Amino acid sequence: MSVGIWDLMTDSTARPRKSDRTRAAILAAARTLFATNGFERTTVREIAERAAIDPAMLIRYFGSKDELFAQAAVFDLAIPDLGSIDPAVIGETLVRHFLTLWEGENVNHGLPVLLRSAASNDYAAEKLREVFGAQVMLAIARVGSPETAAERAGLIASQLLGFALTRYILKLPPVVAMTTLTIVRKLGKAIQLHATGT
Amino acid sequence: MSVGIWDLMTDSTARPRKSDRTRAAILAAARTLFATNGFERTTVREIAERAAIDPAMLIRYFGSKDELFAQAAVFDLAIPDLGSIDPAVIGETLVRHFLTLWEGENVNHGLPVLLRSAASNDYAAEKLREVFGAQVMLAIARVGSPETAAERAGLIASQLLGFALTRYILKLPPVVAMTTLTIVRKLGKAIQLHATGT
DNA sequence: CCCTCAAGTCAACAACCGTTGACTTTCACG
DNA sequence: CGTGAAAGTCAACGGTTGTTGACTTGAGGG
Repeated sequence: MSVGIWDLMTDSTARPRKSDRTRAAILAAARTLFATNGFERTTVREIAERAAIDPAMLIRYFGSKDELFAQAAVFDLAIPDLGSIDPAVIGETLVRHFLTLWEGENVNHGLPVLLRSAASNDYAAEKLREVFGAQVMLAIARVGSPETAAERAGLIASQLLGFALTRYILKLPPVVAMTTLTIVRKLGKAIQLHATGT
Repeated sequence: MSVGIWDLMTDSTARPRKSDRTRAAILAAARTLFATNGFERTTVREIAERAAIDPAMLIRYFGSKDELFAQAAVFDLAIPDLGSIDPAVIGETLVRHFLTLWEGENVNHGLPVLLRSAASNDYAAEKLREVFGAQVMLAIARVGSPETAAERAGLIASQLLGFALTRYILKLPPVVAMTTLTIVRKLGKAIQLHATGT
């Protein structure tokens, strides 16, 4: 694969290449399909068809299916600073934040992509481990005893990911039917319990 | 596919066919691999090799990979009757029960098989929906208000499956490190919260 | 003993996978 | 205009998948 002059200019002063639109289309198609069907069931040809390009272009732009997945799965949890809010509303705050992540206008978020494939794709599982191990851990370490932070972060992750699993992937009817208000209240209470410990 | 005379005799009076051992070996190998790698990443040839038989035999015995998966994924949650125990220990009772399901001597349980593939396999997802919709729902309906039973069952499922996801599939370090005693206490409290509602 | 049917073996099929290399088109710039 | 690089097209590759059909082996009952 040859490297052109424009490939080296990634700063904002670079002229927007025409291929950027194609690249973005591929990424959007990949995110949607990966999040819907998972890594193994999604084929390169399927992504290419949805992006209205040739499968060969996809490889040229991203090198391989694995690298495309890696780029489609990058995201930021952007957890709010739990140290600067009322400790009594930590649970509800976290739940509200994750709800906007899953149901906000940015549908093609990397989190659904990762969760859908994490059960059968080692890279996705490790990436999820990184994200939650680092970000949730750090956020939760700012409240309560530091030596129980890891355990509390783990419990919170289990509840948050379990809710996402049952609502967005398994689609358990009673979980799907829950309103935002109910979720914030009920789930918030459980998260609060895990966050404050004992 | 021809159906022999012995295929029609499934009652206990039937003479044990010699093929039963082969059939059991295939099922055991399939359960292990399906639970480890999921449906899509597990190949028929891989299962056959582990069971020390020919791939063609696997098809002859089970018809297809899908039917084999269906038979490898059957199981019973066997949830204890929550109506006949102290309502204050419902959470810990449920957690203890599920822990033995996941970590008991019966490693090749159908539940791990289903959970591993549920994110990318429609059949597995629907089966999990059936099991939890029916069994957890029924068990939880015996305590508290019947009209909130569905929602409470959904919340409990989200926490239990989320814990299984983070401990056995994602292997989040702090969740993996938790001792049985800790799990029963911390997770039990959360389940108890979901079960009793308010 | 021999005959029959189940049990097991082997090679191959057709379809699909990710990926590659050679080719053509497009287009900005001297 | 023409020239060179980027963008896009096309056909095919080697490998793997689930599945099939024809064949051989083995054992039990008449």
